[in-house]
Amino acid sequence: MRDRFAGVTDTSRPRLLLIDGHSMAYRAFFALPVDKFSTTSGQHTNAVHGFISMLATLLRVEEPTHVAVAFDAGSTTFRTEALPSYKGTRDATPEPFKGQVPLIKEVLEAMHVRHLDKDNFEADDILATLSSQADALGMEVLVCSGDRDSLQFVNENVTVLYPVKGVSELARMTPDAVRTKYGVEPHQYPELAALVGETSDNLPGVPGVGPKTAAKWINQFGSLEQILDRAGEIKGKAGESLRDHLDVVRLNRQLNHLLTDVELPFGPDDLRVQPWDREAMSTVFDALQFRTLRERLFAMHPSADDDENAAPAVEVTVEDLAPGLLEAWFAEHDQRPLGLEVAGRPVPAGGDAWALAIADGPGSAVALDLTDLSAADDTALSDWLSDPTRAKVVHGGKSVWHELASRGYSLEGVVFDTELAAYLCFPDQRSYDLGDLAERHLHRELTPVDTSSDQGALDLSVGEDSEGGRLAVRAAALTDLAEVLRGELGDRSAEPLLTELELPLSAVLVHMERHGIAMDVDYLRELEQHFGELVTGAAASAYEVIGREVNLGSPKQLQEVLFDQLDMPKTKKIKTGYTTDAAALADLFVKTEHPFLKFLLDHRDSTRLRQTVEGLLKSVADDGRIHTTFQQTIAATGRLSSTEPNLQNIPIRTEAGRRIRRAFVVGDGYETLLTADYSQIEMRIMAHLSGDEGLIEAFRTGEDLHNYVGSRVFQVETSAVTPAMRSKIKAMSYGLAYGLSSFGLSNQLNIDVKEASKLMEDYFTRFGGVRTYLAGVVDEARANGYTATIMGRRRYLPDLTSDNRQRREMAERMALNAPIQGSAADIIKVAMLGVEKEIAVRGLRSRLLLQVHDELILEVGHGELEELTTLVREQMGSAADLLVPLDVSVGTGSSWHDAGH
DNA sequence: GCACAGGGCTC
DNA sequence: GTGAGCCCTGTGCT
Repeated sequence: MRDRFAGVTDTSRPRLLLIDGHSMAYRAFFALPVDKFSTTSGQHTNAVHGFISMLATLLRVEEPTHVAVAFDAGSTTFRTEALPSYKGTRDATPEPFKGQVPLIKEVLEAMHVRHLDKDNFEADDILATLSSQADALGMEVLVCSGDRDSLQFVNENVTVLYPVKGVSELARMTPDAVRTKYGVEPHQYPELAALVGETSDNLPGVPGVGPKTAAKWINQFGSLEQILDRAGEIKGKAGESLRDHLDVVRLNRQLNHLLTDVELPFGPDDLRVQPWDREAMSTVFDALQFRTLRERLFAMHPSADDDENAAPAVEVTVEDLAPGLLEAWFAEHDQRPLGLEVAGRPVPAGGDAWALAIADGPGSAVALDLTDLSAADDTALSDWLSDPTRAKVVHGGKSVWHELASRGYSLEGVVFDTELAAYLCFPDQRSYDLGDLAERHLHRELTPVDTSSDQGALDLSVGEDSEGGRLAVRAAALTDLAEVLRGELGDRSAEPLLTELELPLSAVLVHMERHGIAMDVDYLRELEQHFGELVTGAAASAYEVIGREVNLGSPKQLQEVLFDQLDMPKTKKIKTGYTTDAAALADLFVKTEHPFLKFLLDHRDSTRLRQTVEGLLKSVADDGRIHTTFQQTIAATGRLSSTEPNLQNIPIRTEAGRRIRRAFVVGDGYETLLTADYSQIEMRIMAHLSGDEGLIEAFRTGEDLHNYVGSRVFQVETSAVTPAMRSKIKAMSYGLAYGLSSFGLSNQLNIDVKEASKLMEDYFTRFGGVRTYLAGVVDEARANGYTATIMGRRRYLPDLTSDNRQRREMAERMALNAPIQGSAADIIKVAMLGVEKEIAVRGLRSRLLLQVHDELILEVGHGELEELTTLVREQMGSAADLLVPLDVSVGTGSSWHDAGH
């Protein structure tokens, strides 16, 4: 397949690649499965993916010096004016294809590839014009098009790349290839097509005349004109048919003639291949959720090698320090913040570090092998690291801390964290790799420049593979990157969020991760055994019912059992068939009462619980505790997340699940566990942000929120609010903060849409401020381009103005939710800082262990319970000044389960 | 070995 | 056709 691209290339001549955007995108659309390529928001991307992937291959294999993509402008052209039915069969553009062309254009713009269209003309005319101009300039031209009309301008300088299968396999249509395939010269192709017709353009030809006959006539008579003039000489049925369709042929020929004199804003010279705007590309690819493709493209062009705009190769001077001279180096460079980068394993309470680099910008850097450090240097390093007055810039300070801790170093004086700063500026990214940031914001590659033999400036082999050089280049980028990001933060008024919130919080998180939470391992093993038995039992019963053994964990096999073998009614459709999720199975059970479903659900539950227990057991460290990692830069709303293991999704809803919480226990040397959580913090924020008097009043009365709201909505006494009413109101209240529709509400509550609409209407009648607020949030976000939390944390939502309904509505729901979820995240972060600080001020041993979004879990030192309880209540309760009180409930116990409430 | 889909748990 | 996460298994691909 690659061979098809591997034509002979003349490296001295400029080579222009022209692409018919519409036809290739359309091909791509049909070549790739539409259901396999779409974003989580529902935008289809198969055509975009296929097109860009093809473009990438062409750029790599053909190495054009110039490139452009032409699109059809509108639905009318001079051709449709001449023949309204022209391309008439194409009007039914498939829905999932619509909207993908603008996305392709976005990517092209980011890649600095010119794209053009012109009213009244087709892409082919633009290509023909550019091609003939380029040919005249002596350029070699490659035209990539799925429209056979383009074959007419093939010559020894112009080759058409015609898709034979999908968009990855292209046939190289040289003059010889055209002759072989069609039996006519390239310039005669439109004459042949005029006779044969072109179904894709809805142009009928002469009935009974195919390509073979047409080619025979053209060769016999020399030209179409001659054929038409001498049509009378042609014998047989074909001749007769021709004579009946002379007008058709003339019109076809008129339509399939491509113009070579379209006026265009650019000439071939203006189409030089440009360096990419990697930042913009990343943004678009992030939005399209193209991970692999992005990597593939970026890997293709490891460096911007074009002369202008090229990333300047920054050489980092790595000083070859003799042992014992580190102190002196610090004395010379320690006046400004220094970049610090460490090589190691950033595992909480089990990390490692083997090398490190410190840099005063690119001018001077040192790289140190931590496994082989002189005593003097070790002291100098340790003093510098632990001195809060000596400023450091790091990338992901929490990891650095864990790494350094493994060698007994502490880290103080971090004044800037480039990862946290990038997160605050661009919270929707999934990762903030230092190399990517340097590339985007400094236009700098973080690969060590190999100056090899000459005095080996970078050849400082610390560890294998010149780790020292790599680290030094990264450390050297930190201070420069910090400057750029400081500016970005300033643009967003986000500096205080970094220095007063996230940066100090990262230190708190370090402590929490390092402490971990104690586990009752013996009890966990019992649970594992217990759940294991339940799994086996449920599986055996399920097999017995259906008379065979299947893998109950395989949705595919389950579908066979349910819908083929047992012939149950079909559930909601999913990509791979019909769903077998719990809601659907419960629904099926109501309908069929088939015992298999019961056992299957039991099996699911028990398997899940066993899995959770197994995962926890594997995560227990040598100290008998689990040290999760809190991700501080993942959730776009500002929340934390927890990984390895995730301790923020430990079961609580079912009794069986709650038993797992008993395994989280107070550690030796501590009195008890304490949990403190905000009650209804999101609704309180809703009340605050909306200023709705009714909702504010609800929180001030101290009445149960959902009962109170229910009594207003249903217009009954609070004592008359039934549990059913209360749960409807609860679902509704929380749904509102997520952008819930009446359809969604009806689904959730199993009521019809009409009733759901009525419920929403009644709700808004009583709490009109909420409706006004929610509508205002979206409007404001659309106008500003972002939402903001009470502390000014922004989330940018460009899709609010998208033409695509799915994307736009998704962005609207995000706009509704982000200020609420994000403000709650801000508040608990402030509370964590307050708790940590107050504990330190009072010299308590108690310590924070976990955060679960609106809940803190602490380990209480002996005799500190009372003081700590007060302290935690105070700090959490005063973390924000809202129009409603922040209510905190506290519980204690020797396990997480017992401390819960 | 990897990426994706389906499923399910939390707030 | 309600937001934000993490992680397991099965499956199909390379």
